[in-house]
Amino acid sequence: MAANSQFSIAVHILTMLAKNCDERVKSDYLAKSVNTNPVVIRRLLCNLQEAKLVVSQVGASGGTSLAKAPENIKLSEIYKAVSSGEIFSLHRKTPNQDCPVGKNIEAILCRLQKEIDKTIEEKLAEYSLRDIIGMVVQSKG
Amino acid sequence: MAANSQFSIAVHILTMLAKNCDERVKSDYLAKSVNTNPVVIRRLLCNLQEAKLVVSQVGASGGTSLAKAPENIKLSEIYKAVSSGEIFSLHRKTPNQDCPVGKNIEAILCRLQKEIDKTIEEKLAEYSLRDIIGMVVQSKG
DNA sequence: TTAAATTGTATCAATAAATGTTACAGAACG
DNA sequence: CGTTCTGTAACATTTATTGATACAATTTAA
Repeated sequence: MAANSQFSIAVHILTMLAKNCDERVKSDYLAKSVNTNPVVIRRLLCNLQEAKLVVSQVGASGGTSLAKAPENIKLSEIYKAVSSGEIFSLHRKTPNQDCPVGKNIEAILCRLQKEIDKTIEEKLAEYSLRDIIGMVVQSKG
Repeated sequence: MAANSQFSIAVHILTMLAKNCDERVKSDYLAKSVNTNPVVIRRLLCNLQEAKLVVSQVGASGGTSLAKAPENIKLSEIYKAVSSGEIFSLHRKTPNQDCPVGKNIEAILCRLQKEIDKTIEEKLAEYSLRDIIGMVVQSKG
């Protein structure tokens, strides 16, 4: 497949919104910064809306803004909003159930995967959107 | 794309080898347990050989065995052997460099990605192949 | 010394997931 | 009431992984 860049794009556009906290930002504008199609942005914004990270308004002069202050949006929330929790995939085809390893390995890997996912979330909870804004600004100077 | 299951398959076949420490195991046999094509297994074994986790021998009565005792193979080594270090993908197309966020976000995400990757490796270093064998055996009983 | 068995590897087809594109209904603003 | 947006459906495109076939090179063993 084409590689999944939803987390990257989500952080990107949420940072844009965070820098424009007082206005509604349009998907066209975000798409130009990300360098992609507006529909791709709108699709992602729908996910982020479900996760209650943004609020969109339809109609003329509509657009999207953050649902919370940047310091209250942790990267872990963004991660949870857009990721499937599959750091690695399990077997594509069910392994041989007549083999002791084949029979049990999937459940073991599944548990391991959840542990890893939790570890990632904990790591990402260390950063907020505010921190990202700080990094963007610092790089500029 | 089809989802990447190399880590899962690698853990699977290394566990098989670990349970058969004293013999050379053939790719055909491993493929039957994993339920895939032997070439897929051989490709993966080549990676694991480069990482010095297994040793293969060509020719009649050839096959593959572990290069180290199961307790000395950490899951983090397996992960490093087969993964690209890309937990999430960066932007597919370069973002707009005239936008402050677009200009800086890639570097920020890249650093973040490396941090996460390190976190995953630390987590996976907590388990060895011996631990996995233990889990397989326990599930059986 | 030859036949059989196996890995290593190249090549290409098949699969599948994500992204990109077009189109348009529906809502809100002015 | 026309214009501007979002939401979403439908489908094409892209691209990484997996699967399959083929065969050279190597090793064993009869």
